[in-house]
Amino acid sequence: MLELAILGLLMDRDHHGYEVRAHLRDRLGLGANISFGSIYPALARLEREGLVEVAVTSATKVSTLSTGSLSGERASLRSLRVTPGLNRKSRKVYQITPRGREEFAHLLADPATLNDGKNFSMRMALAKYLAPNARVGLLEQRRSSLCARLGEARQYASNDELDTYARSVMEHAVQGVELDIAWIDTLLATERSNQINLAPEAN
Amino acid sequence: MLELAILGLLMDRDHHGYEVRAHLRDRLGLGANISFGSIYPALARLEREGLVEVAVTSATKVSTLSTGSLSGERASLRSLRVTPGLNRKSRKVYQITPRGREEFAHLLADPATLNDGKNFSMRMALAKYLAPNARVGLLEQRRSSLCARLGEARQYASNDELDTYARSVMEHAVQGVELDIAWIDTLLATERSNQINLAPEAN
DNA sequence: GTCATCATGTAAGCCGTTACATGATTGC
DNA sequence: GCAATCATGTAACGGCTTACATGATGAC
Repeated sequence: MLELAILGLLMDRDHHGYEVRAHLRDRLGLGANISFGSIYPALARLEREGLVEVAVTSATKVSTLSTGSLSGERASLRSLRVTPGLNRKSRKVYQITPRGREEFAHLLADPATLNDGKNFSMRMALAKYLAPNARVGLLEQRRSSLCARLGEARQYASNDELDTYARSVMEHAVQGVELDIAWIDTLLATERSNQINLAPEAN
Repeated sequence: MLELAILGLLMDRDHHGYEVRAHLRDRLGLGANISFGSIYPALARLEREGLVEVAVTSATKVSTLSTGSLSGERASLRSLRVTPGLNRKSRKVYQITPRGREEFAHLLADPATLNDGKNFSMRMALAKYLAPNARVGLLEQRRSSLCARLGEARQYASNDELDTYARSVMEHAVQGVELDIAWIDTLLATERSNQINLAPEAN
């Protein structure tokens, strides 16, 4: 899962490890910070598998050209969150390889093991890389598993042996699932209206 | 966390391991089934620590009395979910010890490491064992951490580099946190109205 | 020159899972 | 008797965390 998320970030542009953490948090659904103790080994694995590689950054190139085009260096740093010129040399900037792009596409579309909410949120945050029909498939699968979950949750909530607090917890769980389903439904509606716009009547 | 949940179940009545799993799912907030590979070792640990012990069940007692009071045996089995007389002998029924009750009270009230939603839900499902002020404290602590989380989530959702899908994920996360806060607020309101009822004006 | 922050990495441990192995009880 | 379920356990592994160790860079 971490690997998929990292590949997803690298689809957009190159990142170094320290930066990956912040983006996993605020661009993909992952709530809290993933620790570096997970991120660096994951990057090392991905590199060993040939899915990512250490990029020769334009910043590095420029610095070897001594006082060469300063505007070029600025441009390469503009996309980084940190202030220009900060810690350039000690960074290892990773870029995704063609094989990495293939593997990413495969992993993202793979319907296996996408059970929990965290995993789904992360996939959805990367959904722009999915074909429209794969996106609808992902949403429908999620919807059906949420509906099953809703049935269970309602059953648990209706257990009359529960005290006030336990019942409230169960009822809140039901509400949470209902909110999730409503969200999925708005996303599905958007997908379908887009499909209609792209493929108007064929008669 | 598992230990706390199991102790919480045993506060109510004795359970055997196989049965614990279903109750963790449908009486406490734990969504999916916890595997037996976690439950049995946890019970063994609790027994080693003297917090639970294997109960001499009334069913066992009665069966040694050969054809003794059948109504007594029925009564002891009535509380079990399974049909009467099923697999009685191969069960190991656990009961909580006095030290286990102490430890449970201590763990449940302990404000340390109650960060995530799962943990909080489980504690809340056991809140009937908390003193009213401890309950309010737990709720307020949860509320404040959710408010912090809400601020972060809103910030992430307002990042204008996000595409449609990623933004939708972030906005849905905000809605989820808002729902959680609303829930906490209803619980807090209930707690306060109860306190007023129990301690009306002191003049 | 020193401190905060940025940056990378390793090792140990936690807490859960899956897979495996075994056996009792009961319905048919 | 045989299959389904109930019931208990162990072993290996997974994925993440915390704690630790190290060093570069830039602000002051």
